Order: sequence, then structure tokens, then C-alpha cells
Amino acid sequence: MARVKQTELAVLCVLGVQPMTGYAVRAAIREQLGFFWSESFGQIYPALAELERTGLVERHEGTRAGSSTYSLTSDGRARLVQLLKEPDAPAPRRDGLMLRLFFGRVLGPDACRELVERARDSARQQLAVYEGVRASVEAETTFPEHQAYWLITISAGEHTARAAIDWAEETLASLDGQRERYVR
Amino acid sequence: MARVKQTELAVLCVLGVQPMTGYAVRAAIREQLGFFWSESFGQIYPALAELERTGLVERHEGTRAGSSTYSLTSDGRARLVQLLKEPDAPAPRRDGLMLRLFFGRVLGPDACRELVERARDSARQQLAVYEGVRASVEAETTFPEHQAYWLITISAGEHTARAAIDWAEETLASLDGQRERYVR
DNA sequence: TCATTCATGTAAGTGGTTACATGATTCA
DNA sequence: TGAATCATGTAACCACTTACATGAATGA
Repeated sequence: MARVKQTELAVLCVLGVQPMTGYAVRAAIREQLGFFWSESFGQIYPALAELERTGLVERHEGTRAGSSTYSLTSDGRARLVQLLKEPDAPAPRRDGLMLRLFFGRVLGPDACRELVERARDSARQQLAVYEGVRASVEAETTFPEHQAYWLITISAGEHTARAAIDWAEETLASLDGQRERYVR
Repeated sequence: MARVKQTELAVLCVLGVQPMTGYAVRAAIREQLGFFWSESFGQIYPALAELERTGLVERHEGTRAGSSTYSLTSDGRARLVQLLKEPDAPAPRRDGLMLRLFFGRVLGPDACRELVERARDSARQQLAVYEGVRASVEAETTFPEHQAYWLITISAGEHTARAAIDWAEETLASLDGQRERYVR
């Protein structure tokens, strides 16, 4: 059904904060939503054209030659609220690490160990990043009305990362047990 | 680059356990990998044709008229091991709940509360499902060499679900604080 | 006998990325 | 002056789902 709806929603969200160019929309998504969202130019520009066609955004002369800033119309803001209220589409399930571990017998405990160690290390790195971002968001006072919501998403990242670390450590212990049984 | 590589890997994985029809491949993926993987017929049949063309699987007469069972060739098994060793492709990031909460200011604390409650409830349900599956896998003795690996993936699901529940409960408390500040 | 399950496949459409082409502006 | 960044867009391709068409076998 609904075409480019995910992209449409993300674009409306960032334009809801302030008017900007397509280029800036992508930068905002990368920098602010990078932990849980991504969009490419190949999605953003067609989406902006479609949003303009349906009257949800307005196009204004940009500061540069050939550039345009887009801003939400009141229809656009209504649509944004409507889309935000809709339940989100279920994400396609494709977890390569789990697939590899489910068939772990094929690779054996040592190779699985490596996979899990890599997962643990990247989760640790992620956690450190989240903690850094938390500190800078807590220090930030430019958008106090958004702060609490931003912290909620950071907290989700921290919980997820910590869960991954805990699971990895447990799993490494269990793989050691596995290994002993085969070695002896 | 590599086309249908994800599907190719999943199909090789399940055919690595035992030869079966395309229909049965899909059933196996649904029933056994359902928590972290999905494939549709529209992927599976072309993938099987391609795998046969490249000599990674062999096609045999099935028990029924017009049906075929596929089995791994030795090339196919080598390819399976090779693909399992490769690091998994990063999943596309698109978390609708996080997007909604990041822009939570637009909907306000009450609507966000509902979103988080729904997330908590579905995580609780998930956790119950995982615990049920764990019990039946622990009771199962048909594939003892796979059991430990299956439990690892179930454990990952449990950790993820528990993290989601913890985060949701924390977040609900924080949203209450948010609400009070605006009401008073 | 007839609904259900098993079984194979294709076509249309969705949603997405990457690479490319193009050019203006900024700033060291 | 020339590298980096800002800016817009398209074309080709990839991965995937849904719906459809077809029919054999099973079993209540």
C-alpha cells in the first residue's frame, strides 16, 4: 500500500523542527537519527517532490543558486501527527549473527566464540558512544523541550547494548563448556 | 555486489540439516528461524534455481508428482561454511518506535506513554514465548549436538526482551515526571 | 467429496541503495 | 586556485513481499 510512507514520515519529522534543504534533511537524519534511522538521497529527493505535489510541504528559494528550502504546510503538520500516531511497520527480521549461531554446529565452538566476541566488542563500543551522547545531550540547553525525549531514545540504545554485552558474556561461558566437552 | 546472498545463505543452512523441497525450506525457516529470519516463496524458488545452476545444490525427484527435493553438493557445503564465516551484512536501521519518541514532543507525553506501554506489553509476550520455547528445546533430545546453539539464540531473545521491558518501565516513569511538570 | 495441505512458480509492485552527472559556494 | 562541502537529481540495480495461477495428494 502506502508508498514511501516511512521516508515520508522521517522527512516530515525533521522538517517539523525547522525548514531546510533536501541536503540538510539527509544531514539531520544522519547526525541526529543515525542510531536508528537512515535515508539516502535517492529516497529523499523523490519524497520531497511527492510531498510538494500533494501540498504537504512548500518549496522556497534557497540561499544558494538552484537550491530550495522546504517547510511544512499546515496540511503537512496534520499529516505528520497522523503518521506518528499510526503503529510502526514491523521491521523485516534478518539477524545474521543469530542465523550463524543457530547453525553453530557447522562452524564449531571456536568460530562461534569469535563471532560472539566481535558482537560483544561492538556492543561495548556502542555503549560508550551512547554514554558520550548522553553526556552531551544532558549538557545541551538549546532545545529543553526535546531533551527528555532524546534521552529516552539514548536510554533504549544503552539498554540494548548492555543486554547484548550480558548475553555475549553468558554465551562465551556456555561455549567454553561446549568446547571442554568435545576436547576431553 | 553479491545478489540474493542472504537468502542463499539461509537456504544452504537449512538444506545442510537435511534435503528437502522448496516448500519445506520455507516451513523450516518459519518454524525454526522465525524469531530472527524470514523468507518468502518469491525469494526461495529463484534462489534454489540459481543454486542448482551454480552446482551448489542438486535436484532430485520428489515423492510427489512434480515435486523436487534439493540436497547440498560438496561445493554447496563448502560455500555454506564460507558464507557462515563472513561477517553479516549490517541490517538497515529503521526503528519506528524510536523515531516517534525522538520527536515525542509533537505527540506529547500521553501518546508516547501509550506507544511505550504497547512496546512493553509486546516485549513481555515475546519473553513468555521465548521461555516456552526454551522449555521445549531443553526437553528435546532429538538433536543434542544442536541444542546448545539453539539455546544461545533463545537466550539472546530473552535478553533483548528483558532489556525492552526494563527500558519501557524506566521510560514510563520518566514520562510521568514529564507530565507532572506540564500539568502543574 | 471436498477442504486442507503440499508444492511450484511468476508478475507486479515496494522500498531501498549506490553510483553517477552536474554544478555552485566556501575557505584555506 | 583548488579542495572540500553544499546541493540536486536520475538511472540502474538489489532485495523483498504479495498476490496470483496452477494443480496434486491427503484425509476427514
